[in-house]
Amino acid sequence: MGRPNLKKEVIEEAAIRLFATKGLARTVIRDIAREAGVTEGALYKHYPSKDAMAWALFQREIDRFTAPFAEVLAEQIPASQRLVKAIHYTYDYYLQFPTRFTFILLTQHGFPEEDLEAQTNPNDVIIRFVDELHGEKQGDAVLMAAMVMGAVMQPLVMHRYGRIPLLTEEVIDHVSRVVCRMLEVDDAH
Amino acid sequence: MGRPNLKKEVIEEAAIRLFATKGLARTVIRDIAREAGVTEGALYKHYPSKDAMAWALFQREIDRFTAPFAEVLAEQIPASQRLVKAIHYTYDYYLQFPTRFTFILLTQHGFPEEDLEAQTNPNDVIIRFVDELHGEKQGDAVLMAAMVMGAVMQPLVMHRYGRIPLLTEEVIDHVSRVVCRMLEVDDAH
DNA sequence: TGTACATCAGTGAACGCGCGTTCACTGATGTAC
DNA sequence: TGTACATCAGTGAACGCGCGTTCACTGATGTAC
Repeated sequence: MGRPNLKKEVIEEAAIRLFATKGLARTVIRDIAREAGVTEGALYKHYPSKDAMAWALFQREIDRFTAPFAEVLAEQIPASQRLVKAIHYTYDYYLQFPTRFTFILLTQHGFPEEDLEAQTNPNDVIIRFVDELHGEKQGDAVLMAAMVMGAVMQPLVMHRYGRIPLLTEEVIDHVSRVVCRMLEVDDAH
Repeated sequence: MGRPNLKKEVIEEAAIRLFATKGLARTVIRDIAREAGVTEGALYKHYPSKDAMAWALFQREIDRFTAPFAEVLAEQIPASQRLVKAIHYTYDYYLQFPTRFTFILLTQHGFPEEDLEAQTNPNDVIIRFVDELHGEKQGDAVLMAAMVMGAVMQPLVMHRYGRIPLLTEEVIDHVSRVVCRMLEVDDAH
């Protein structure tokens, strides 16, 4: 083997897959190495430790999701359309990259002390949107943002557990309508 | 020491406190023993393993919360009042037993394979309520229940992270009003 | 009531293995001339 | 272009410690008579 990082991507994908399936704590280096078809030492050519790798991957994956999400919510179209579009984007992302998304969902409470940049934190993106929408005082915007976040994400958690078998277009529209109602926004139908 | 289980409760409280603070995986037996003021062996007089203890405590704590919650949602008063009352009960429970509640919130995704009884699963309780409320077809009830669940719980998660500093009566009323709007129920004001 | 015995919650120390991490090494690729 | 050397991703095996668990024991309490 020479200079090109042939295996880095393979290791990262194996790690994300296992973290999403078994959780961070129950995934061991040996699992990742076996799944990626490398030896355990290979991992340490790219990251100084298991936790550092998990944290780096988490930041990367949450950024990958959040950047386009923030763009949608900043478009020059009516707020109701932005909202519906952002929810569609979220569910489409989940359906297209279920492992990546599940990794984010499962890992988000795994780093007790660390903190994300405000730009890449979907919470803050939603807070800014709600704030612009209602011009409410800060406390209420944070509260509403949390409620919207929960209402949009919880169905995906339930889908992971098999409680919601299908995520059809109809389901996504239903979620969009309910969220519009929460925020007292005329939905775009 | 003789027959009475002098330390069992102390151990359980220490375990819940640590699980709620550091999470299940990052809490080790030695921590629990030190916090409870016993030796490590003492734990195994009451539970066969760490995981068995965590699972038993989780079941007990979720049942303690859910039993009264289910009762409120089954009272012989209008649905809107039941809903508002259940949300108040939830937030009051969190404020009164923050450690127990946080333990439930943090631990709920820690048992990948195991499953709760339907009676003690707050999800199912809410599904039944939504079903009675709208008489919707099953799929929609599960979806709406998930959204309500998320909308109610996420603010508590954000409170834990310090994003929502205060949970005043005003905040709880706000949450109640938004949830009533989600479910298209006239709120009781 | 007092005595002898059984019980068992909790002790204290050890065990062993699963885990994250380390390290001397290899050999394919990139670079200088 | 060919040759000599440097680089460094990946190997393979070992290490050591942190962890969950075990176990012979102690001694306070409960029970039988």
